[in-house]
Amino acid sequence: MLTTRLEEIFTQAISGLKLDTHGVTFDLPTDLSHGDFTTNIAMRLSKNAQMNPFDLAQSIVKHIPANDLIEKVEAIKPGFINVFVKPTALLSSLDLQPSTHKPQRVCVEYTDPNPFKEFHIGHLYSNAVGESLARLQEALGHDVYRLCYQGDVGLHVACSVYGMIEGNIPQSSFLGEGGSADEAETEGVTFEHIKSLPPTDRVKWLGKCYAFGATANKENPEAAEKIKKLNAQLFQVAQEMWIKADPKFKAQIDYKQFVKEEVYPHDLVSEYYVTGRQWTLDYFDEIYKKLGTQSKKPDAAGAFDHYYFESAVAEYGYTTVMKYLEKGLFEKSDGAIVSTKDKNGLHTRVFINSHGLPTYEAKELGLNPEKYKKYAFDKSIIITANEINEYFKVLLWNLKQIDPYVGEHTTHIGHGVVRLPEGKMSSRTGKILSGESLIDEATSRVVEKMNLTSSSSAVIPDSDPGSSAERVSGHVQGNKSIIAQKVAIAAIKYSLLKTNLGKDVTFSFDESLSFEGNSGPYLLYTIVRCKSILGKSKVESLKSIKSESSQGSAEGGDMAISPNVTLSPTKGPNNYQLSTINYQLDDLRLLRLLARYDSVITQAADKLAPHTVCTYLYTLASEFSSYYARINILKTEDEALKQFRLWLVSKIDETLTKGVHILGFESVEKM
RNA sequence: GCCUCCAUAGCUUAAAGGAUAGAGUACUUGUCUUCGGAACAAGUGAUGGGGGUUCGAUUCCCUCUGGAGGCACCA
Repeated sequence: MLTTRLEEIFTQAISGLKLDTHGVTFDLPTDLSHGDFTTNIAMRLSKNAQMNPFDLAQSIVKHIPANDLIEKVEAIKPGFINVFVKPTALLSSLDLQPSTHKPQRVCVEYTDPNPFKEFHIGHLYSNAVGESLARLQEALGHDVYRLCYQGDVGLHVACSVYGMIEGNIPQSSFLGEGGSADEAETEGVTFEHIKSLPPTDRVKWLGKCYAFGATANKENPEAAEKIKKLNAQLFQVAQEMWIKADPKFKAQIDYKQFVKEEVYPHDLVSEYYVTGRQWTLDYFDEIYKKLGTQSKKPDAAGAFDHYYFESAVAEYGYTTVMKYLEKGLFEKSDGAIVSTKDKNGLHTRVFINSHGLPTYEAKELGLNPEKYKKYAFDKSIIITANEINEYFKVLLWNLKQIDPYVGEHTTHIGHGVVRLPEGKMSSRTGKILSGESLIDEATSRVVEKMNLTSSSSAVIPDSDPGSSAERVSGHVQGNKSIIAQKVAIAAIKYSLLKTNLGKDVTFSFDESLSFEGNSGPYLLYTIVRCKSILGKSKVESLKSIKSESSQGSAEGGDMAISPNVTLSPTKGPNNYQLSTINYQLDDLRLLRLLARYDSVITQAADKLAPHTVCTYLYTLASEFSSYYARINILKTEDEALKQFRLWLVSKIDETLTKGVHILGFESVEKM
């Protein structure tokens, strides 16, 4: 990478001045007139060197050894050193791999929707963030495992199952006006009837059941008592489910002891639980497909490499807490087992509740060592909403005591909470926006937009008039909706990813589904435009265009950069050398921006900041659009320059496509 | 009451302690519409108040104001 080599050169210069060479770093100036790279090292060293920063910067510049990388170095006002890289070096760097890292095993846990509840935009956010972080790690060459952790036991599930049994939910309340108006209008519907409904509707019904149960739990003490008992029963039911599914599963806890009374018949509870659980899991899979969540591993369990369930990891967490209770890490308090007070000012948290059941905290203590057992990770990243940041501090503190390696190598990232303009979402009150309805709404808006523009342009190829027209247009219609969905996903994901993580997001359709300016569709549009230009220029010969030096380095392992970089050195009649091409500042500007890709990706991955990728891609697309408006590429008269420009277009296309993939969505050919 | 996070243009936001605080949107005005207008160009407009550290502060510290979240048996 360019920065690595620059660091070597500067380290040499600074050690020539007998100064500390630590911490020589380069930034990418926003303004290209400040160079390709800039460093503030002179200002940082000026105090120790007892020199004024500007003088020091000048001395460093004088001591820079001869090299074939740098075109120009400037010491500027307060003490910046700006580096302009030779165009030939920029060109060569485009073909280098971004990774200088040792490959690591990285676990990324994200999305984490709870069975029995709807998949809302908060989950969508977590999914977008997690997927892009996973792909960033993959871009660096790491071995990434996508994990999903789902709460299939606990009070929220008890509320849902209670609602399934007692709710008597009328069909109209969860299908709305769209539902078929049959006899089951106000009566409530039977479980058998629900089974016959499409998956989406079943999940809507489950959502209502949860709301019913949660309300009862809060407002009706009698119901709350029942739900509590049902909860204990459900732990037992879930355990039986695991034993049945996996003969090797070893039960750690005897849940029967907690079941004081079976409020509902065991078989009934079991059927409702197992069926409802599977419904939501199937439903989530459909959404992952739309979102493009997909593991790279051939032996993945599904969209994710592995799905962890609370009902399973609870067992390990429970035994861990019991073990460390004896060692004094936890203490008993009011019948519950808690993390001891006043540890580094952390909150007291309950790990085993007073009924003897493990809470989320204990389950998490089981989960993380399990991840390590399976994946032996170098790094484990967990993505959740930031409302549980405090809780994670307590959890990670305790995890470090119990399993120092796992604790130290686990990072929690809290992203912002997604709010609706009316306030916080709540699945209890039904005031939520489901991920699926958002995708559908976005898709229909894209279709609307496509219909507006397609009349005047060549978006949809003209179909042959005649008898087959209807069938052809039906086919186009099908294509169109696939494209529309891709564009919609791009709009949604980009709007969620383009800002810093951690801030709350107030969700507004109009702003998040914008197709103009700094948006996902703008990037896709730019890619489409590139492809269109390339398509018109007979791109075949371009594919072989490469710089001579990168070929040389691939074959000979020699990193030296030839001053005479050749474009398209071997094939075809086009044999151009960069040094002989009469390129202009506009062209060079694009080349310089393209050369930043590797630095941007590396930084984004290191800082776990996908939004920096958005910023870069938008700048690149925007610069290209501006260039496009100024220069007619295909009408370039100088043939060599024209080929160079087409090569630039293909690189823009390639870079944007790679970048968009890292953000978690796909480019399209036409839109 | 205690703890954590946040405050930048009308709105949404960017900026490892660095250069003239960078964008999008909205508004005003243009370009052009025969390489795809989901475009391009120009203009208006911002660091909540007060202290401090520093050669230099949107960034770090203190304080005030305003907002969000958390403070044990939900996650």
